[in-house]
Amino acid sequence: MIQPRPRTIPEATVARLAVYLRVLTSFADGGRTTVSSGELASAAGVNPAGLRKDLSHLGSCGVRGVGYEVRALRERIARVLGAEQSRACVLVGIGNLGTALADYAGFGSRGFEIVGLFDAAPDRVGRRIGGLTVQDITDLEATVTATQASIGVIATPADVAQQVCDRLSAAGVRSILNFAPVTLSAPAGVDVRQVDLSVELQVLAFLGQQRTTVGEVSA
Amino acid sequence: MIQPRPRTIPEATVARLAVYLRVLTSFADGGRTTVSSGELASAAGVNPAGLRKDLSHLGSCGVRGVGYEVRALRERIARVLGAEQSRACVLVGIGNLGTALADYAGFGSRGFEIVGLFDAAPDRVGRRIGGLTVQDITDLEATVTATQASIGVIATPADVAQQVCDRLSAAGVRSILNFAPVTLSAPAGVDVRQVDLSVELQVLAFLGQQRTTVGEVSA
DNA sequence: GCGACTTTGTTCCAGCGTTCACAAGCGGTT
DNA sequence: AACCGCTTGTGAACGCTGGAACAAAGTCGC
Repeated sequence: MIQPRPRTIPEATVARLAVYLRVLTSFADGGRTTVSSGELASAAGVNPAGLRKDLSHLGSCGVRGVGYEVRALRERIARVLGAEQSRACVLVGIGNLGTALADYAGFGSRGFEIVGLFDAAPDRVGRRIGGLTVQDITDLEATVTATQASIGVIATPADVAQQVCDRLSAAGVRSILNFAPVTLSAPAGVDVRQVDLSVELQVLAFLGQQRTTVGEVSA
Repeated sequence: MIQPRPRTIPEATVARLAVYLRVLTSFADGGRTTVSSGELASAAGVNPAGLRKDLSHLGSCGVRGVGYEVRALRERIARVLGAEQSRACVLVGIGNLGTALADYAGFGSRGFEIVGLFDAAPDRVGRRIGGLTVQDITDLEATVTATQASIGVIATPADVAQQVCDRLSAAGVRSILNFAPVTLSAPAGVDVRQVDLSVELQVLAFLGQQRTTVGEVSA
């Protein structure tokens, strides 16, 4: 078996590819048929040379002197990212954040299908959100098994996130996206990705503060 | 004027410092008084040597042979990150995500005070969330000016995010955290930080897919 | 009081990511 | 058909980040 798309793609590149995919979709909707690396880089907020290097990881796709064909490039990125095949996701914790995620239309168009919503609070169970009914957390394992869900999203309070992580891992989920402000530990073979809103805000504030301080010193 | 904490702290270190701050607070609440770099690193999910290097950026604070004093270290990190002084933030777009952010208790304890909630939908204006009343978006500039808000958070739909970004920038906001799935352009002097939920999910899915594929090839 | 152990702080090194700069290639034009 | 301008793709240098090993320093035990 040959391996036409070999080696590994750097993680930083993967993150940018997802951004390019979004921008390309927007260009396609706008009727554009071709786009140059400079335009695309500008729209994505990155360096043109870096963008070309990112795209080089998935083989030559552009035409010299012209640029990239919008639809073809979009499809190729989607294929590499695996966005063409649907992935089953379960979402645990249907508070405000969980509801926002469940309602987020961007998932479906990118190959993610939410197949289960779970919460422990009785008054949330039974609610319908985005076409799905919130189930009790006790049904978690059964649904994961039945749907072969490979991705779990945790949007619970911090104090139960580890417990949910353990149950998802045991049920066969291989990838977990965690929004709770705790560092999770998962068994080997399970990827955990952390998104901490207050960390983002603190980094932003620090950069602003640093800029201000430097400005004062130099003034 | 001397500058006892000179140079610059790498951005990656700043992000981890925010995590350490959270872990230290949790340790302090648990009654711990001292902690070693190994324990702290384990709780934060990082390498012990890296943690020590991070902490070295803010000057010696530990005691050799013993470890770090929890409360003192927490305060020092908080001071470096600027979490001791309160920062005024405005939040635009009070949908599910915006509501989640407004309700998020973690902000207040980290030095962020939300001073304004804004939305364009009439049925959302007037609602009370987390002690604040949602205002009409037309009041944005007046509130930013009156409160000297330096941070803006955008949780609006994608199609109005750039417009909100422009208004925030013009009103004097220096740092913007954007949750809308678009790449914003802001004038020089304004920092924009992007958090894209679907990008995170796509990176996670790709890593899982790559792992699976590699496993199949090697099998 | 002294030695040994523990833990920090620092230095070195390797790998990765990013940027710049240039050769290669394609389309349009004459 | 040949030339020219434009854009891609790639090679190399630079800076940064992450990890490991080592020296300094402080505490505990005797």
